[in-house]
Amino acid sequence: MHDKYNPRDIEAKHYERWRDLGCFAPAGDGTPYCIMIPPPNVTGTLHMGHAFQDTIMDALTRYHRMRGHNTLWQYGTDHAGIATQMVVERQLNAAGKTRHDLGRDAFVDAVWEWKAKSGGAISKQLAALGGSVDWDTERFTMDDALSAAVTKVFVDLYREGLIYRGKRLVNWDPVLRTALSDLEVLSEDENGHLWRFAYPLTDGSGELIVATTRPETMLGDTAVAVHPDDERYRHLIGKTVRLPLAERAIPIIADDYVDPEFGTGCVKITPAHDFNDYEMGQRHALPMINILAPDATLNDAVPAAYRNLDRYDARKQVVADLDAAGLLRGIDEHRMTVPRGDRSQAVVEPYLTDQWYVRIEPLAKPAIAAVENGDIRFVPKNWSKTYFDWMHNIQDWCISRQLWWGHRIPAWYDADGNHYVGHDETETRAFNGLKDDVELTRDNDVLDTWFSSGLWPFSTLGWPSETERLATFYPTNVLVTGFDIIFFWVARMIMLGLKFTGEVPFREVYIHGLIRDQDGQKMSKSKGNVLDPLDLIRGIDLDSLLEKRLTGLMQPHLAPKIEAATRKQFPDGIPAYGCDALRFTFAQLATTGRDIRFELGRIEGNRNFCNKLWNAARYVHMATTEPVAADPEPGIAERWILSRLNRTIGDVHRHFGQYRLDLAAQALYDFVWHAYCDWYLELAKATLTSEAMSDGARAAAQATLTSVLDAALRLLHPLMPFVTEEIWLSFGDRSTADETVMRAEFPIEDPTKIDPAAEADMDWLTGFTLGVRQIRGEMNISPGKFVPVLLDDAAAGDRERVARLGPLLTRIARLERVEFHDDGELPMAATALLGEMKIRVPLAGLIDLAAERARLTKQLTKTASDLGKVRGKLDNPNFVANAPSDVVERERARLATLEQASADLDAQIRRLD
RNA sequence: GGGCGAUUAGCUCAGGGGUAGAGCGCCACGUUGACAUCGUGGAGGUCGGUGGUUCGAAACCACCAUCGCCCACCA
Repeated sequence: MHDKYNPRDIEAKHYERWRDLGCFAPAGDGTPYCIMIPPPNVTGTLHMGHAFQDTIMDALTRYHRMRGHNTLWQYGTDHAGIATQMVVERQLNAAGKTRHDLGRDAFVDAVWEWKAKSGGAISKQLAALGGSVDWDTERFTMDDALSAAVTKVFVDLYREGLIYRGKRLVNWDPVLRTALSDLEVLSEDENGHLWRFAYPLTDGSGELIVATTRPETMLGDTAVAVHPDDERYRHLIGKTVRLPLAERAIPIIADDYVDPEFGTGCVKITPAHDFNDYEMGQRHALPMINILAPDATLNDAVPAAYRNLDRYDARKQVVADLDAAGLLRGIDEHRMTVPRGDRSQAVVEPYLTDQWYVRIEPLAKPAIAAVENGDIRFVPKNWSKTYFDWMHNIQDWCISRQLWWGHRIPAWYDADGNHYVGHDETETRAFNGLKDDVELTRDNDVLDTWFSSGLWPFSTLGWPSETERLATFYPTNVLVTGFDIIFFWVARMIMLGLKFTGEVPFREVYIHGLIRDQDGQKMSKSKGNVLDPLDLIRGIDLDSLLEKRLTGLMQPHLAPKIEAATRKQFPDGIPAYGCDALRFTFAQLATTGRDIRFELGRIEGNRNFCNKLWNAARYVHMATTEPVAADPEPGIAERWILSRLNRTIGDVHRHFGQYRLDLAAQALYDFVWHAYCDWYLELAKATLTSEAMSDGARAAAQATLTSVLDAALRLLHPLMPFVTEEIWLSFGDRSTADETVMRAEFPIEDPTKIDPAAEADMDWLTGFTLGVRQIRGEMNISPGKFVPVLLDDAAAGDRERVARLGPLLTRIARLERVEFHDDGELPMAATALLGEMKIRVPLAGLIDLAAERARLTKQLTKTASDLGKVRGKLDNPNFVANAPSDVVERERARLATLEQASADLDAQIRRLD
């Protein structure tokens, strides 16, 4: 082994080998364990959020695989309808073309080509992350089999009356020219205006003043509404006003929806372009006048002067014309929520079109029940509240999209516009009794991407065929995802899973936080704060990093700022931290229900942790090259480290079971660094090199060094697959081709190895050592120098331990000799307390009296403070009467200890005078 | 307008009714036969505020403040 841990040297080779060995495929007859990957967009790349999520899934997968479970991490990608279509359209636009120039078939071919070209990027990234997905069963949402599942679900739902076609107001994206579901619309507060216009009464008796944020829609008004109890307007209800510009008469109606306090108390009603007005229009049977074309220009339903104007140009024109007509009565600044499409960022229009909908309530009910009754458990559980809130208010789901890339809706129309649904045209004709001479044309629309992702947990396993994979792995165990797609995806999988398989798609939903930058900002290209997981793994020089961050900016004027910030944070680029350090960092940060600030200090510390493990292994190699042939006689150190190991094993299992990878990582870090390396390795050195030790003790130390390291490697493997494999293979006779730590058994806690006696001995030994070290540190005694100690007030137990643990103690504490002081004059010495015993390091002539006094005084101050608190408690009769007796006993014992320590410290300080 | 979460060391975060923790950073010392990507010692916090419950609150409850997120039809 090289003397430095270098992740670049070791990571690539193991992944290929694992793949060749078939380690990623399900195997064995153990309990099935299955995780479905949330399918990334097929033409995308993995960002930090993916890397984080994949680390969690891979750790869980490797953990269960090592426990002997028949484990499948199902991989695949999503066709990502709008997102992918937009990417390819942008490429066409850059070449001066549009998708309409190509036509539908050629465009879809172009998307497939793009998929073929770029679709492998994610696989490579996932491999670099060590993701142990089953590559052999990779799926894509537009695979033939998955598409067939989509069609079947659509047809079945339709024939059951759960899918219908209807003309309704939908969210219309005028840039993408497609309908969107409610979820794809994001509302943001923006500055706007509130205009007031006068609508004259047709009988000439006056006017009504309406307030609106969207003047252009007045051309589609079909009523003015007031509150039925509004004294100002009650007498006008039923009369009509003349709609200016359009020059139509429209009624004044009364509706509770109107808030008399807002604006003027008069609302113009445009049923075809506002969701509230739409409902009011239905209540009052108002006409609906659609005034927009699909691109949000005004159509022929408006007077000629406004036709073909963009909605915002029309707005200006309407305001100007009303002003010219003397009907503009005021403009106020107004803060309002503006709906925008989540992909295009275009302002979305409520728009009257024919679309396909899923009748959702019959599906939602069992999906709510499944979480209520515990068939599905959210982790952390408070997310179930978010789920319930949405599910209880859920609206019918608009599933048709006016796109070309996606699953085409299996519906056909005859010449009269009647629609027929079926698996294909032939089946549709047969099912509906349509003769061959009836001409059918297929629906042009495709399905919402989430319709097919909603089937992912079972369509990937072969459904609707009753495959063995489906029987084995469905329902899956856990879904690992972010809260941002609980509605988009999690809820739909639950609804569709229950509907079509009769079972929940997964038992648990583990919701993790969002990865943000070190300042808590969302990572985004425009902020210039994006970190690429691969750059953290392999490193990147400053110039390359700058190039990545600065090219292709949507807002080039931000470039100087981004460049300055990047140069400041990464003056030398980013070093290669390695995959294992990155993964361990993700694990450490994987606390539940909280966003994560990604900190480079952490990953550097964890790279150092890998190095620590690496060097510990190097020592173990060195220390075991010449095996001592003797029956092992484990000493205190051996019993102690095994005790600590088995406690750690128990902790790790518990933490994995509760998805607390942060605690698992912490427990392992602490064990490896602060137990195994800091103490056991040093004690083992003492055992192996001390003349006083038997061959049996040496043999036990060698065996324990190896076995504990071996266990630690297996425990760490799910979090740090590469370095653990590299080290693991370097031990023993693991030259055979199919050895891998991936298939080694995950350690199981052995309660018989928990050894309180050894732990107590080690507490004494470490306490002794720390006392001596503190004196060294404070007295500036070289760490390497062996010092004599004089023990005062040693109890029988102390004497026994000195005798028994002496060889370890003198080495670990670097003691020249240990003597007991029974009576007579004490030399000048620095003192540490261990229980009642005083450990004195004689410092004849060398002692810095002031320093020693300061040191002891500090301890005394602390002791006195603690003593005060303990006395306060015990002097409180209520405490003694009400607190549990073991607590009272503990406090009494502590009181005694502190009093003793206080007296001893006081005496020591006085001795210095 | 509803709902959720956060507030603990300089920074990033664990913890949890009875001695306040980690990593990084900081200070001092140090080439102890794995590791300077290291070792040893040290400094640093009345756990956001107020009130309540309790023998005991940093932890539980209520309210408040600040920050963040989600949902919602006020023109």
